[in-house]
This record gives sequence, C-alpha cells and structure tokens, in this order.
Amino acid sequence: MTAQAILTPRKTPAQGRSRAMVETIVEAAARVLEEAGAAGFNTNAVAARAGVSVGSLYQYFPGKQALVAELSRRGAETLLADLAAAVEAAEAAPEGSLREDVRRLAQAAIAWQCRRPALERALDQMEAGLDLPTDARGTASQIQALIVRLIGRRLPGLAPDALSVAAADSLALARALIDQAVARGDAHEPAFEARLTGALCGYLSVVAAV
Amino acid sequence: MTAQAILTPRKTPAQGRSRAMVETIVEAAARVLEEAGAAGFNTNAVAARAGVSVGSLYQYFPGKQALVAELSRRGAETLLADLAAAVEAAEAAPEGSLREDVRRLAQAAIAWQCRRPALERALDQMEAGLDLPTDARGTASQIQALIVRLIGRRLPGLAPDALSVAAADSLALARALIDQAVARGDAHEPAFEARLTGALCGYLSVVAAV
Amino acid sequence: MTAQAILTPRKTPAQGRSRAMVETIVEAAARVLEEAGAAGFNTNAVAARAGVSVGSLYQYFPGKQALVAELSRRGAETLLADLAAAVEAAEAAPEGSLREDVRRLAQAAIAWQCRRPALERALDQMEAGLDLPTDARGTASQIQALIVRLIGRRLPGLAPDALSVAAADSLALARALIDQAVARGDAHEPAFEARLTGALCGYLSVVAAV
Amino acid sequence: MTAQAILTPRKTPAQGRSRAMVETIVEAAARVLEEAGAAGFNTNAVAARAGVSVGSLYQYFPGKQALVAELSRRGAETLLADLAAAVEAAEAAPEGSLREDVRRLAQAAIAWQCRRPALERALDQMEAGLDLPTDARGTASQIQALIVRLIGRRLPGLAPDALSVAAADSLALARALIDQAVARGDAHEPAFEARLTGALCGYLSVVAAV
DNA sequence: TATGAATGAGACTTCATTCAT
DNA sequence: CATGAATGAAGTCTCATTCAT
Repeated sequence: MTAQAILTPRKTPAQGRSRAMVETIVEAAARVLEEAGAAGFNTNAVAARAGVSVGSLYQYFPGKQALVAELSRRGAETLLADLAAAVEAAEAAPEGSLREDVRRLAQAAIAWQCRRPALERALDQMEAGLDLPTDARGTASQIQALIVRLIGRRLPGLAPDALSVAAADSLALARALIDQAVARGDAHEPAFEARLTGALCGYLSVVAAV
Repeated sequence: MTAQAILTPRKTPAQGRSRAMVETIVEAAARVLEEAGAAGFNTNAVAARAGVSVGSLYQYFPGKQALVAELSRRGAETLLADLAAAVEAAEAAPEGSLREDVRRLAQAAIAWQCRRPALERALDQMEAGLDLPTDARGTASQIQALIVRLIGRRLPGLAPDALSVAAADSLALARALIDQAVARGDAHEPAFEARLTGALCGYLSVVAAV
Repeated sequence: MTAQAILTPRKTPAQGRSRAMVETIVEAAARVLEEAGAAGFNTNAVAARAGVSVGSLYQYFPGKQALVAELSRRGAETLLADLAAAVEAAEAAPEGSLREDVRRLAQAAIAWQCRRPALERALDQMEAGLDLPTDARGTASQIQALIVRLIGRRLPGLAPDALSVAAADSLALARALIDQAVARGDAHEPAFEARLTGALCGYLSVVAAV
Repeated sequence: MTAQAILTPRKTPAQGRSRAMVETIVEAAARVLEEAGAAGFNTNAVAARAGVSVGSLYQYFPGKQALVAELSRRGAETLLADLAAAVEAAEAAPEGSLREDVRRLAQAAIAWQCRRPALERALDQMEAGLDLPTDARGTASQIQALIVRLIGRRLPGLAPDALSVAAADSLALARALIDQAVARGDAHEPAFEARLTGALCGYLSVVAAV
C-alpha cells in the first residue's frame, strides 16, 4: 500500500476560479494567524490580506471557525502525508526496532511543526477555543490510525484501545516538546530529535509492559 | 498581645471585607473560565458570576488580564507547593533512583492539573494570548528552579543551561500528557502515572547521555 | 492671486456613497455638538442622530476625536476662505488704511462665528481638551499666515515673529468678543463690528509702536 | 470707600474642623485641575489628592460641579479684590486719563490669571460645560459692577446698559489675550500689558464715540 | 458571484454618587 | 461625621455577519 492510497482522496473543486479564491483566502488566513496571532485573527483582516471582499470570504466559508477548521485540516493533511511516508518506510524495513520507527514518527512530527511553526502554534490556541467541526476530525483520526499502525507493529500484544490512547498521547507529547524546541530554536538539531525519540520510547516502553 | 500590636494602627479596618471580595471575584473568574472557556471569559460575566458589579471588579483588578494573571499565579503557587514537597521527599531519600524522583515530579504535576483541570486548560490558552505581567513569571521561574533541583541531583554532570531546558521540557511534556489523560478520565490511575514517568525518564535518559 | 489659489487644494472624496455617509455623520456631529454641548457629545449620540450605526461611524472616523478634528478643520476652512477673500480685497486696494483692512478681518471673523455660533463655541471647548491631530494644525497655520499677510502690509517694519504673535492674538481677541456678542445677539450689528475693529486697531497700534 | 467695604463679607464657616476640610478639598481640586486638566478632573482624584474620603467630599459639596463652582467663585473673588484695589487707586487719582484707568484694569486681570494660569484656563473649560449655579453669578456681577465703575468714570455720557456690555466685553477680551500670553510666556512683560491696554482702549474709544 | 458598506451586539473600562459600617 | 467599598449607567470601540447593489 502506498502513501497515496493511505491518504484520503481529495475532492477536486468545481471551478478553477473558485479554487483559486479558496486558496488565496486560506493562505491569507494562515498569514494573518502567523503574523497577528489568535487575537488579531478576524475575518476582515483575512479578507483584506487576501485582497478579497468579506462577502467573498463568506461565499466560501460559512464563518470564521470554518476558516480555522480548514487551516487545521490542511495542517493535519501535511502531517498525514509525512506520516504516511514514515509508515511506508517503516513497513519497508521489517527487521527494524521500535526505536527506529519512533524516530521516524518524531522526524515527521518535527518536520510538520517546523514548516510553519507560528501558524501551528496559533492554530492550537484557536482549536481549543472553537469546538472543531467534524471535518477536521476525519483527518485527525486518520493521523491517529497511522500512528497506531506505525507503533502497533512493534507492540504486538496490545489491545486496540490501548494503542489508540498511546497514539494520541504520543502525538500530544511530540507537539508539546516540539513547541518548546521551536520556541527555543533547536527543533532542527539532531539532539532534540533524540530527546523526543527518547521520551516517546520511554512512554511506549511502559505501555508495552502493561 | 504585645504593645506593638496594640499600638499599631489597623492597616485596613475593611481588609477582611476586601479580601473576601477578592476571593469571590477570583473564584468567579475561575468558574467562568471553567464553564465558558477562554472565549466566554469576560469581565461582565465574571462580575455577574461573583454577584458583584463590574465596578467592584475593577476596584480590585486593573483589568481582565490582571484577573487571568492572578488565576495563573494561584495555579502556579499550588504547583510550587506540591513540587516543594516532592523535592523535600526526594532529598530525604538520598539513595533513591532518578526514576523515583521523576515519579514524584509526575505525581505533583498530576495532582496539580487534576485539581481543576478545565481551569488549567483554559488558562493555558489565555496565557498564550495575553503576555503575562512579570508577576506570574516569578512563580514560573521558581517552579523551574525546583524541577532543576529535583532532577539535577540525579544528573550530576549536566550544564546548568541543559538542566533548565530539561526542566522546562519536562513540565511541558507532563502538562501535555496530563491534559490528554484528564480529557480521557484516567489521569488518576497508577498506569497513567507510570506512563508519564516513563516518558519523562526516556527524555531525561537521552539528556543525560549527551 | 485668487482666493482659490490661496486655499489648499481639496482632495476629492472617493465614492459618492461614502461621501454622503461622511457628510451625514459630520452634520450629525455638528448638530449634537450644537444641541448637547461638549458634555453630551459622544459617538453613540452622533451615530443615532445620523440615523446610522456606531460601526459605520467608526468606519469613517477612527474615533471621537477624529470627528472633532474634522469639524474643526471644516470650520477653519470656512474661515480660511473668508479670510482669503478679505486678503484679496485688501490687496486690491493698496491705498487703503490699516483700519480698513482690520475691518475686513473683523467682518470675516464675525461672518465665520455667526454661521454656526453654538458649534464653534462648543468646538473651542473640545479642542482645548483634546490635543488636535496635526491635520487641523495645518489649516490653523494657514489662517494665521493669512492674517499675517493682511495686517503685515500695513505694519512694514515688524519682525515676522512679532507679526505671528499679533496675528494669533488678533484672532483670539476677535473670537472672544464675537462669542460675547453672539451670546448677546448683537454680533450682526455694525456697532459691534466697529467695536471689534477698534479693539483690534488698538492692539495693533501698540504692536506697531514698539 | 475701601477695598474691604467693596468686597462681600465672608461667611465664617461654623466649625474650624470642617473649614479646614473644605480648604483641603478645594485646594486638592485646584491642584488636580491644574495637573490633570479638565479631562482628568474627577471626584475620586480630588478626594485622593486631599487625603480624604469621597464621602467627606460629598459631605461638603453636593457634587462635582459644586466643586467647580467653588473654585470659580474663589478665582472670581481674587479678581474682585484686585479690581477693588484698582478702582480705589483710580478714584484716588481724579485727574488721570482713561488709558491710565484701563491700564489698572489690565494689570489686575493679568495678575489674576498669572496667579494660577493652568487652573484658570482649565476652569474656563469646565465652566463652559457646566452651567454655573447662581452662587458664582453673584461674584461675577460684582466684578462687572467694579469694571463698570472703573471705566464709567471716564465715559460719562454712556447708558448703563452700554457700560455693562463694555465691561463684560473688556473682561472677555482681557482673558482671551492673557490666555494667549500665558501660553506664550510673556504675560508678565510690560509690552504685553501695553498691548492689552491698547486693545481695551481701542475697544472703549469706539464705545465712547457712539 | 463579487463587493464592501452597514449593522449592532457585546466587550472593556471609568467615574459620579450612594450607603452601610 | 468619616470612610471607602460598592454600584451601574454610560461611553468607547471591535468585529462577525448580512445584504443591497
């Protein structure tokens, strides 16, 4: 199974024109969130940044939180792609260790958060405030499923529920540490990758022992 | 009662009264934050919840963020107390292991977040948005110092800077995992404590190895 | 040189619709100031009087003081136009006397304050409280420059600084007397014009003598 | 007739204690007005400045505007005293000129405004906003009466009404010019006194000619 | 469909005044 | 009388959303 097949197939937007507009708006939203933070994120600012009228924004997004949801979904999809690649690599190396697979997970997570750190951080805040529409949940559960798949191979006797919990915790743990590292500026260093891997392995070793 | 006590003018006859008002307001703020989240947190709601006029709120707190800062400070102080106890216990048992000390740290953090989980979670959001006045920073650095002290005993060769980073990361890691656990409802279980301890030890083992 | 040339070129307001809205708001502001005085002047009242929402008001004016500044600017521009005409008339009659020129100044000032006496009076108060943005200063200095030009012709040996002071004082003097006259209701009478002219000439004769 | 006799006899406040409190409050009000301007003038600030509770302030003054009225009345009384002296001096020199008498008027007005220039200026603003209670009117009409008396001696044929108008205008004129001079900082200079005197004489010469 | 002017609920904060102690 | 905590109306400004053009 390839990374392609793992990813949810994308719906192709109807018109090229509207697709361009959606892209413009989403990118503007991302920029506003990065530059002005959660506090300065508002529909008027996004529309202005996009060089588009508020009316158009509302044509494509039912409201402010839909914008956040879309940003969220896109971020998740990026992560999903990276994870899919990680899973593929892991499954291509059957005799590797758990630590090696976990390292792949860590690398994917680091790469993801480093792409647009300010964006992901601000997004976290907004997501907590708004209850996410079901849309983003789908991608989120796919992410979790991939992590389950990645770590599940090396933790055979574990119940599916326990694996799910472990996957969710692993992601949360990774995000927290990467946020700190990004803030400090050492997220790219191998030493940080090692620390993150260590934490994940420490966590998983206890899970496995139960 | 000494002559001093008799002669000293009462600082404020109404101190008991205002102290009660402050408590009422702070508690109301906590409740609003717990129930309505960061989005629903506003001065009018807090005043209403406290059964007090907005004016009174502003008599005791210069503004909304002062309220958040106070809530933050109090939370941090609670953690500080727990951590202090943990450090004391750790230093009273010199031949213990790093894992035992880390478990104490985990317990303190769990106990802290479990006291008012929704509050601490919402507080996190608000803190990210508002830049906290220096007051809370003081307590925060005390917390970090305590963690440094706790884990530093078992990681002798480490540079102070590396220790500080490790302490900050440890706290962030713990918060993230505990948030997840609280949301799931198993934060109180020994198994969770073990997992958190495992994650922290995994992280620190890598730090120590460098 | 014509009065037109003397006046700063006006920027043409962009759209017909927004121009109408701006006019509506400004006129409402003027009316509120006239009717309720400085104390009753607030953004809600202005918006209500304009039959417009507060939001619209803030779309066109960044705040309360911008409204005051605009009112001020418009008043000053009216005076500017009258003064320009006075200067033109004076310069067209080279063998006239200082008294004749001063009379023109008095007439212009009287005409100005009589247009909307209550407005100008209330505006004075507000200007004193709020420090005016630089915009209105521009017009104010143009006014002063015109007065300098008007009276300077008949007071040749005077230093520029002294002339500036004389111009500012003349305007202040005129405003004060006209305020009184407006309150009494005789601002339109020739006798008042004569008294004002007399006061100005009395002032200037001393200035000239130095 | 002496200056004493011209002044309205003061009522002696009942208790020494309350008199002291009134003095404290009034002086605090003056200071607040001077330092914070009309915008920053509020009852709480005055009470705090006076080292007194708001309640006490309201014990002695029915409200904010009563405070302003008192400040106003006191300022007027000071002017009244100076004017009384000026009148006395004028009446002691029967063969003087109008210009000499007017100079005395100018001096008195200058001395008055220079005593606490910021206070008098801010007071002007407040008076315009609040309609003065009848209390201050009494002193004001006494002031006017004194000016009438001062200038009436040299303008024999004038109707009482015309004299009243001339007196009011003269005071307004003087205040306006002195305000300007105070702002510039040359109110104390003899040259300014001469200019003010010139303006007043110019005004009065026209009045007399009618 | 695109526009962007218009809306108005609601957030924050101030301050004149009252009243229980 | 003195106190000062408490009140709440009123004012300033923002921003998500709608709707006429």
